[in-house]
Formats: sequence, C-alpha cells, structure tokens
Amino acid sequence: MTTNSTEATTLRSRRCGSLRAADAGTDVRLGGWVHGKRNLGGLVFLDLRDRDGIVQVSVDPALVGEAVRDAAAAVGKESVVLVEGEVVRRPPTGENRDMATGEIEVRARSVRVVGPAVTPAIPVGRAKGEALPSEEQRLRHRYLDLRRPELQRNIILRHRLMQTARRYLAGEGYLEIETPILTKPTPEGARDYIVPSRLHKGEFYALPQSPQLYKQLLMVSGFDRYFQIARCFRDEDLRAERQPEFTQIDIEASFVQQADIVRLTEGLFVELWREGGHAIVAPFEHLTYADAMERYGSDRPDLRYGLELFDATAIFAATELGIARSAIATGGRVRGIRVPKGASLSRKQVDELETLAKGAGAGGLLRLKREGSELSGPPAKFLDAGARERLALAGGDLALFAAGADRVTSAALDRVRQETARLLGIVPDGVLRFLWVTDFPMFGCDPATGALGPTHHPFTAPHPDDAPLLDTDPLRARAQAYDVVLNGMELGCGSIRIHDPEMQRRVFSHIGIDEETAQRRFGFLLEGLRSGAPPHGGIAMGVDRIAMLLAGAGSLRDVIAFPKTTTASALFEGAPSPVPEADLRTLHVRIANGAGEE
RNA sequence: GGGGCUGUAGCUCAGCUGGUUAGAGUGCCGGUCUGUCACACCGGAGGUCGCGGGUUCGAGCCCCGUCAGCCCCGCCA
Repeated sequence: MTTNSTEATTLRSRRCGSLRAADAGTDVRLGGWVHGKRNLGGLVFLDLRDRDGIVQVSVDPALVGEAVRDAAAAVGKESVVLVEGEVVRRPPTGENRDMATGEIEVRARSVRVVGPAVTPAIPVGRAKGEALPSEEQRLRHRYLDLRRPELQRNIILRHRLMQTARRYLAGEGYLEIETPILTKPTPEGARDYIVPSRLHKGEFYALPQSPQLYKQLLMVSGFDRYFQIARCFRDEDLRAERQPEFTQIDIEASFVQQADIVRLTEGLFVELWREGGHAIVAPFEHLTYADAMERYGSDRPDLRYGLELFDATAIFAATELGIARSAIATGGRVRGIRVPKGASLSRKQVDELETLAKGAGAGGLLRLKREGSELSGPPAKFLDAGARERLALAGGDLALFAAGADRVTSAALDRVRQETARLLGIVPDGVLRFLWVTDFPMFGCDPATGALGPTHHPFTAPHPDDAPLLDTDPLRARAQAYDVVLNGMELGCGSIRIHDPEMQRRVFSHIGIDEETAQRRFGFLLEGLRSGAPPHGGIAMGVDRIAMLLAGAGSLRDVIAFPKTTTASALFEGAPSPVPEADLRTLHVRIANGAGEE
C-alpha cells in the first residue's frame, strides 16, 4: 500500500489525482467523487475525482464479482465512493494523454458507496465545449460549483498566495495581529455594516471598513511591524471587482518612510507572482499623481499601451473654434490623444468613443483624421499650417480631443484611451506593468459643495515640503500617499500617517472635522498620538483582486469560496434574511413599516 | 438612486409577423453492450414559458408592474 503523509488517512491512502505511472504495481485506497461513469456492459469505468485531480477506476466483474460491478454501474454522479485496488499501467492503446493520470488506472478490488448523491442540480464535470451553468445557478448550488476543477484550482491558489504572504511578511519581522470585527461606527467614507448592541440599548457596532485606526494604535503600542490578512466590509453597491466583504493584506510599520513600504511591497509582490507562476522584476516604475493625470487622465493608468494624452490648448488657442475658445476662456484646456492607425476605426466606433466621453462629462469629442497628407474632420478647417505641424499626425492617424476643465477632460480621455486600445487590439497579453503612483493630493474638492475631503483618508501625512501649503493653498498640497497599480487595476494603496497630534488636528479642521467631532470619533487615536507615537506608515492590498489576476479569473466570485451577488445576497444560504420579532426586541430594534413610520 | 442585458424541461439554449399538441442538445429513468474516457446504440419520462396584472377571439411572443441574476454610471474617505 503506497501512502503519503499529507494524503493518507485511516480511510484512504492516496489522493486520486496524485497517482502517476511510478505508482503502478502498488495497492491504494481512494476516496473521491464520481466525476463520470462509462458502463460498457461488462466493464464499468468510474472517473474518481478529488482535489488533486481525476483518476480512472476500472471495475471488472471478473475481479470484483457481478454484484460489485452492478453497484458501480448504478452509482450516481457526484456520489462519494471508497475504492480499494491496484494501480496498473493502462494498455498502450488505452492511455489518455489529456489526463495527468492518463498512463495508469486503478483496478478496483472493492467499491463502496459511502456518500450517495442525488442527481446534481448543475453539472460538475462538463463535456468539452459545454457551457457553464448561469452565475445564478452556480451561486445557488455553490457546494457543487466549488467541486469544479477550475474553482478548486482558484481556491487552492488563493490559499498558496496567503501562505506566501504570511511567510514573506513574518520573514521580514512582521507580526500577525488580529483587530476587532465589532468596531465603532465611522461616519466617514463608505457606509458601514451596522450590528445592534443588545447590552447597550440604541447603540451599534460597525463592521470594519479597514483596520486603519487599530493598526496605527499598534504602532503607538510599539509592535513596530504589523500585518493581518484582514476581512473588511463596505455597504456599497457592487461591481465585478467589488464585494461587500473583501480581504486585504494589511500592513503597518514604524520608523518608516515611503521608500520602506515601497520596497517591502515590491518584495511581497515578487513572491506572490512567483507563487502564481510569473517572474517579475522590482523596482517598479513610478509616476506622480500629477504626471499620471496629465499623461493618462487616470490615477491608475494602464501602461501596457501608449496613446498618451497631450495638451493641444496652444494648437487651438489661436483658432476660431468655438468649443476650444470657450473652454480656454473659462480656464480649461483642450487635450487629446493621437491614435496611430486610428483612421481605420469606423465612424460608428468613433461615435461610441464620443458617447463614452460624454458619459464622463465632456461636451463632445473632436476628431481629426489624416489620410495621406489630407486632414479631415470638423476642426480641420480652423487649423493653419503651423497648427497642423504641431499636431504631428502621420498618414492613417486619428486624433481625438476634449475641451474643458482638466477634471472633465481627464475622465473623458481616460475612457476614450482605454476603449480605443481595446478596439485597436493593441493591449498585449501576458505583459505585467506594475506602477507606483505617488504624491497624491492631500485633499479633493467636492464639485457640488466645494467642500474639501481627504483624497486618501484623514490620517495621511502631508508631503514634508507641502506642510506650509495646508493653510495657504490646501488643494495644492501633496500627501505621502501611494498606490500600487497593475495594468490599470489598483492593487493596493497606502500612506505615511500623521503621527503628530497637532498636525492631525490641522488636517481634521481642513476637512470640516472640528475639535469636538474629532474627539468623539477618533479620540482614542488622538490620545494615542499624544502618548508617544513613532513615525509610521503602511499599505493595504486587495487579496481578492490579486488572486483573480493570478488565477486568470474573470470575476472576484471565482476566487472567493462563498461570494455575494450584485445585490449583496448569498444565494446558497439565503442571507440576508429576516430575524424573529422576539430577537429584534432583545436588540431594541424595530422595523419601520412603510413611509409613515420611517 | 439611474441605465443596459437576461429569465422557456434538472442544465445550456431555440422558439419566425401574436395562431394547431412549446422544441433541440445534454442530464435523468429503463434496456443492449468487456477497453471506454463527450463511450456507443434503442426506448421513455420530464414544462407554473420568473411572478402579477392588462390588451386580444387567441399571449412564451405585445403593454404595465414586480422579483431575481449579470454588466455599467452614481457611490466606494
């Protein structure tokens, strides 16, 4: 009997999927799920599946007797069976090169059905080319969907990534410390998930949106280097890349500057991507926020292709083009992208690009096309020879322009740039362009109210050079905040934190948090900062997104064992669900019925 | 909060301009078959056309509402 210490139990000696030609001649006991079955009348073949893979079991009545053969022939798909038998080489004509175990099979001596299964609601084993069941079915019958080899691979990869992160961070001297799940509600930022308190009538806990305050306090407490694979919760609407509960690798360290966190993160990414089968090289590229916005219109640009934005204000400034003139007169600019070979895009495609630009707030999208030496398009007649020269369009090129405030042109041209690259098919496969975006502004301005808000979060330290700007020109002040971006997707964000309580008060006051409010919401942090706080900073990285990228999955749901739907429901278990009236009373909670009671 | 797409057999889908008894593949059940691996072959069962209302002589198909899933905008410090 061959055994393997990480596979063997008292009931089985090996996993199905781990058997190879070298095991031929040995006796094994297997336990697995019936993935498929072929009944040839005399001989019966079972495909037996476990987390390692699938192996063929042959059930020959000459060896096991008619009764066992009949039982094997009658077993339903997805039933759990125990098989005892000998690993044998298949006859040469019977080998299956598509299977990792295809050189061998297990010749059964006994077959015992220990977990009979009703007919599965959705197929687990699919024929080549057979469509996946709908997302809804898959989520409703998640226990079956998770049996699919693809999802097993994803979930196992996720495990390996988390182990890699733990190993790397522990090796760097980081301590894994848990922080509370029942926390204080924070009116800042995203909506909290709220948990009513039984012992404190009318009071509530919140589930954490991040362990931010706790990890800062751990630095105050002297733990020096902290990490946690932390579950976080946000009661916001969902997207394909956003779940209401998600997992972050959360890191904080003392006596660090940005360069320390950058180095640590790059080291971690090298290890994670190696675990995922990719060799990547550190250090990563850097762009300041200002450069990223200027060149790509985005704070998380995809660098796998060009199509950079350029400032065309000077080209259009002297023209009679009304759109350009009015934008410039109101302090805006004309910005554009040159699209090499873009003249091949159809009018309809460019119209769709314009729709995207309008959706981002632009009034429209000006187009110029050069074919041969001929320049065509609505603005062409306004451009003199000098302007044409500066456009620097080659034959077959297209240029697209948006006019207005930078906020609008950036958003519009960012979308146009991404969609153009997709339409032209110039986004290369298999290229990993990691990027640090640094020097985010301290504050953003709510266009509706004009109020200042933190770009990152209110605990982010200002750039040392820009501290004086806080009081004179806060919108120009840069923060020591940084994002790590891959191919246009934000994978992590972090900052150096404020450790000076006086500075923290100043920043609070700029974003409209007065002394009393600050004390009420963040009093415990402020006290901590007054009690001897080291300079500190950190970062948080999205485990789900990283796992999705490395698994090549199309959705976060494919790397989360039990994900929620776009309305934050768990279809399998039926959450959320009502609570008995008596329980609500205990929690001092009453459901408002109808508008009158709201 | 808003927009788009989808919902027909266990599963994946087709269903024409509103017109007879709603079809296919697969799965399931029964039968034949000793080297298959999408086994093959023969036979069979299986439908609240998401739900509610309306228009019509007649609705899977048209209209209104509603629920669910997916995608997007807003939102996500």
